Amino acid sequence: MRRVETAPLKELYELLEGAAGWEAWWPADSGFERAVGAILIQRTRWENVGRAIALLKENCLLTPSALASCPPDRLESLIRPAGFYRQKAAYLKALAEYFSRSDINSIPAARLWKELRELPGVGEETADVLLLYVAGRPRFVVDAYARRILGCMRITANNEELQAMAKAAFGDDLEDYRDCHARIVEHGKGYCNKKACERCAVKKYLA
DNA sequence: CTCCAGGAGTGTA
DNA sequence: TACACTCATGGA
Repeated sequence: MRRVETAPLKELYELLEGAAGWEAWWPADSGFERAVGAILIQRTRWENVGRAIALLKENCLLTPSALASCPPDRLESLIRPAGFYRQKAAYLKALAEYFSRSDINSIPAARLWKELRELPGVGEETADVLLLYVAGRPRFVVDAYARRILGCMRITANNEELQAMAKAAFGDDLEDYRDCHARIVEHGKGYCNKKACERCAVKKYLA
């Protein structure tokens, strides 16, 4: 018989026992580099994203202004190893322009999320990631892994409700939010992939 | 050879 | 709301 939970996300977070911590999980030299990574990582392995980012870095393009003024075809060739290079190049241009004209640190979280969502290539998950890892706002990242593991926990909640649950679990502790997402992703890759769910950490939660 | 990775956008029923 | 399809590279 399991006890009544006031903060199930907190319990999940602790069940997932963090390995390295979010900074090792997502190394970067700057916030904008993370923003670029958030776009490039879509449907792509991190190893391939790393090459693209290294090329951008070698060409001094990891600033909003530099990237915004980079010729599209040149940008496409540089990020090619990350796949989907045509659309991602367009996404990065839009992202760079937005970062050039906006001070993301002075925009309220709700409005910032909305503005990011209006950018091409920024869906709900990427908007969550940008808020949490680039703008430094408390935000629970709702990705496919999170949906799956929450489903295993019998938690059905929309994005907005999950934000409230995360607030109850983590308060305003950025590190916890960031680590939590990192843990969910790593756990999802290792155990919650299609047929290996017998080893899922959620079994402990349900027990 | 096949499969798919730290998605998003569009179109269809 | 629920899928199907496309975008594209690279590693297992």
